[in-house]
Amino acid sequence: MPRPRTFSDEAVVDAAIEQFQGSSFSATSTEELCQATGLSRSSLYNAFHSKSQIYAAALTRYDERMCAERSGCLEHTGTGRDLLEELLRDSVQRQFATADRRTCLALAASMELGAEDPEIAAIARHNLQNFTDTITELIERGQCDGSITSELPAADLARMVHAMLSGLQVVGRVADDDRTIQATIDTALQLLC
Amino acid sequence: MPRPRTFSDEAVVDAAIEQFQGSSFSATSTEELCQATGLSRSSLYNAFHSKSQIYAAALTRYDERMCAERSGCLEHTGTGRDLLEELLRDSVQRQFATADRRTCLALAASMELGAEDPEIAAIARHNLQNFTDTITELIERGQCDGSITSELPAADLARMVHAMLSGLQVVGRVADDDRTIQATIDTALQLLC
DNA sequence: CTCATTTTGAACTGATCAGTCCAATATCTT
DNA sequence: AAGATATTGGACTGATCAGTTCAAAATGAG
Repeated sequence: MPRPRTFSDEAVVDAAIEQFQGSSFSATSTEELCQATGLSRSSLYNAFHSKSQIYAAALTRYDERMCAERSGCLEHTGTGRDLLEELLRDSVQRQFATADRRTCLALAASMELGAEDPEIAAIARHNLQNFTDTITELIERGQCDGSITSELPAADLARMVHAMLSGLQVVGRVADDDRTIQATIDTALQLLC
Repeated sequence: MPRPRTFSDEAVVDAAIEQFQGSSFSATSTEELCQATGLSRSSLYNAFHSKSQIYAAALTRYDERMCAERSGCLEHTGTGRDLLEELLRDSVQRQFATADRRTCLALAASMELGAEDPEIAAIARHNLQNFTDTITELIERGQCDGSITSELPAADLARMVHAMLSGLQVVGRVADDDRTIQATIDTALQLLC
């Protein structure tokens, strides 16, 4: 019966993800969120109730999208080692493809809000865990096909690889270029094989 | 001849470091900096000229302090492997000893400001590089005494260890406890030896 | 003691902050 | 066509923001 919305919630949240990947939660003003989403203040506050809830919605949707993308990459064919390498390179290239070296939103959220907002921390934790799980599956595959060492449990190796990749994103924020970062991936793969 | 200052610059910057480790640059107000340092607005702005310069001074001093501390830890006796393990455990324990899981200020600075402030990025980069160099020296020592593999160059291994440790600090922001983080250090050490 | 000099506290600035409010608008149902 | 209902834009709120101003206070040198 009522007047329908002129925007799709998903598109708005996607725009918010973009915005929050470009600048931190506290550095982003609600005015900037209005511009990024194309909504007016009242529409934005009608759909979400606060800046915090917009952020939570953005992080939640980011989590869903990334989890889907990662399970998709498990469908690819190839040795475990090669698929793992592809995953690592993609992560670095994605960061260096942006002019402002944007990182995974879950990483940024963990750093900025993880200590003070349990709800945000839970979503971020879920996303990091999913990333680690995906890496675990790739390493397991590599252990089966012989392309990755079986000397240590796949889950343990995966946690290490995930931590390294997360650290590389932080380093990538201030690195001159991606060469030493790519070299670090080389080193990790050599150790794992 | 003039009225002398009633505060020491070093103590003020140390207080600013504490403050910025507790909350981000953009989430910290100048009022909070006055409270943390015990200075009034005019004294603070007389000594430093802006919030950004206070942050730069804090990060610079943090960098100096950490570099000194790290070169100190090279004086210790023990195998390269054991000293490296001590360095890694100390880093994690330092984070988990704080109620709000504070991280290395250089990591926080890289994440929050690395993309937009070249001066901050340069200091942070210097600090991360110094950390990597320290790890390199420990690994070299381990390669000499046989406690760490010589299959790969020490500098390469060090970059990987440093990235992993940085990633563990991010994960530590949202982790339930430090057990899986300690386990990840175990895994890395097993791979390196 | 007194002058020159700097620090200091407190009040103040205009800008921006997150969030509210409401009348005007637009749509679906009947 | 008409009424019920939700959306929308824009003006508005008080709070807080970073930074300035200035007179009063405090000090060492002469």
